Amino acid sequence: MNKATIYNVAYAANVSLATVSRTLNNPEKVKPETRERVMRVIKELGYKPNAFARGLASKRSTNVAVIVPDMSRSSVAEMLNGIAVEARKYDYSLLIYVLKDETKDEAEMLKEVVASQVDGILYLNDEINEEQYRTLNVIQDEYKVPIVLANTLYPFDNKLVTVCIDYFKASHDLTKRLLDRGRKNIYMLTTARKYMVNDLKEQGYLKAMKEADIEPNIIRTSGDISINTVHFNELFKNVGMEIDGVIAVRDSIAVSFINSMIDKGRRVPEDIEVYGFQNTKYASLSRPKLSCVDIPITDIGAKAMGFLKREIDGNPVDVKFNVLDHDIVERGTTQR
Amino acid sequence: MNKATIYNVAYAANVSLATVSRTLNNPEKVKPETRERVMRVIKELGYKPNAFARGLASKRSTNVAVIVPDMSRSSVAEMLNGIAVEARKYDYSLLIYVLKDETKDEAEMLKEVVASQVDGILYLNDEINEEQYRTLNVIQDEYKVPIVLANTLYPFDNKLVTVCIDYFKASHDLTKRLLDRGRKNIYMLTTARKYMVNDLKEQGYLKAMKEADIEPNIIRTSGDISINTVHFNELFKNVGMEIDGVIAVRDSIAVSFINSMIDKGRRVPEDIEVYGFQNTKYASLSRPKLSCVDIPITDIGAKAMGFLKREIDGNPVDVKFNVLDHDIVERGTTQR
DNA sequence: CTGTTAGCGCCTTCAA
DNA sequence: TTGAAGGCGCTAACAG
Repeated sequence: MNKATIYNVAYAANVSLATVSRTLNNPEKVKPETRERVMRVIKELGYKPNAFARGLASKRSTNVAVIVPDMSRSSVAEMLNGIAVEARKYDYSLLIYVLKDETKDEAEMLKEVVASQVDGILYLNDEINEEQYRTLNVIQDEYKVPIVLANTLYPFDNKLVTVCIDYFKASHDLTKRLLDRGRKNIYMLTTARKYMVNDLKEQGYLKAMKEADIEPNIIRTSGDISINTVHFNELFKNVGMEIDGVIAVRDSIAVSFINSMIDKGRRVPEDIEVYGFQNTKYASLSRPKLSCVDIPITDIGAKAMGFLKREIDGNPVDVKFNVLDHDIVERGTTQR
Repeated sequence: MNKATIYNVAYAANVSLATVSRTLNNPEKVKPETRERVMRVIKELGYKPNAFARGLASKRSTNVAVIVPDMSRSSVAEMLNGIAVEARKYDYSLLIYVLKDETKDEAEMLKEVVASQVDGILYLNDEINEEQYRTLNVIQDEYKVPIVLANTLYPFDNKLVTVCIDYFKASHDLTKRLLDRGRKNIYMLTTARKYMVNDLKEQGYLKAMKEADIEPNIIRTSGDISINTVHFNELFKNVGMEIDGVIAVRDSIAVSFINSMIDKGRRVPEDIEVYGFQNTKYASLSRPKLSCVDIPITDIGAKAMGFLKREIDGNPVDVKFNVLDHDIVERGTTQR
């Protein structure tokens, strides 16, 4: 049983409970000999401080909340790996909240998160809109709990610490590469729901197309393979012969599109060049292998957690807006 | 600020703090009028009970720990979606512990998990061995915290509630299907590290091969695409012409293998038939589409969480060992 | 049905 | 360097 309390330790070590508490939280304030004796007893009794009591007394939990849109998104999973590794360095635990199918309104949910006494919040939801952003700001100010955005952003303001890449530039660059290789009928495949992050990808695409004075084409579809495959087949039944370049906002959408085209007898990359976004396993497992933007997603997670830790420690990061570098990897779905 | 405490509410509603506590935890014990008045004040003040204080006083946290091997495994992510949905029904929060790259020994880690005052533990680590299983048992008995295994199992004992499918049978069936279609050189591709779950898949395969009196071949490789692709290319440089059937313990390994074979000019499914395990997105996105065992992974997660909740409520499930049904989906990598 | 009163286990001044 | 004592905010008997 974990019945060992601080009193048991104190008694067994022949000190007061205050000394036990100190050896755990402020070891430098305890005489080395006493400290060692206490530590030995702690080991012997297998004593672990009760997190509730500690939290209640100290107002700190060493828990951070991680708010995610959907676990099964590859980007989310990879980010969580990065977050977990970094969190462990600080002995922080992760409390996960999945927004998918969430019914309550988000402000209410965030208040509950705060009531659960987390020291900080990592917000990974890329579907952030203005209202949500404002809510996050209110929560941060009102409850004094730091919030960090990871792989998402609100581009019109920068009060919240943010870690992301330059989605606009990435998309703009991809489009320019296709244009430079003479592609004319370049489509962007994006999600039906408008995300902030995907909006930026759209804008990068639109700008490049405008600069080249070519008519843009944006197709909104589902992230679900069974849905978007049907959609692609239907959409490109007629115009299929014209399309010669594609930028998809997610790897999985790109791969789904490629499969659909190949099934219709089009050649990739000869007839159609395709770029994806993220560099997930889908990109390596597709045939041809997918060319795409390589987003340092694990790093984004780790960095976000690192920043959050600093904010929690009252050691705020100076630059709120942190843009990490990305690469573009050319593989089999594009021509060099 | 979340300065609103139970005292503030009590004062504003002109009742004692006990009544406030009751309207929140045992509403039926409060007169409807009083209850409504208190509830109104709670709303007005935006009062949320402090989780620490509540936990300290009640010994319950409504937190469960979820121990996972690696976030980026598709099965883990999908299971977490199921777990999250179910957990929300009970207003439970999820504390995630990622084992990947974990340095501490697991017993120590589990004790910390328990010290963090979780009400129960969901163990999703399929790499469970006898020692770990014993540790889990000790933890469950010693600290009286229920533990449920999801998509993993320890087949030699059944003291822990377990939710899984019949991996042995699934693998045995796959092998028999290949044998029935006249395949002779059937290989099993499994992970380099021995997992309990994958062991069962191996055994199902071995049994079917033995029944057919054909020499089995087990190849152990990495789950990492960049590693196993090289491995496949090397391995089947010579024997490639003989192999005519494959069962892979994970979809991603199957897809990686298929790509490798196709690159070498072999035809799938004509020359080689391939089965995977899980039915992830990889299976639908590969070309040909992957035939595989369809594991109801989200259900496994939800069911495991449901069972855990029952155990926590002192309403133990009668059958410890719960085997869910699975399907086998035949798609493009096998012949009907 | 409601109020009073002990704690829950720990941290943190304040004294010594 | 150490000990004593007062909470942290809430729940759960026990009275009334």
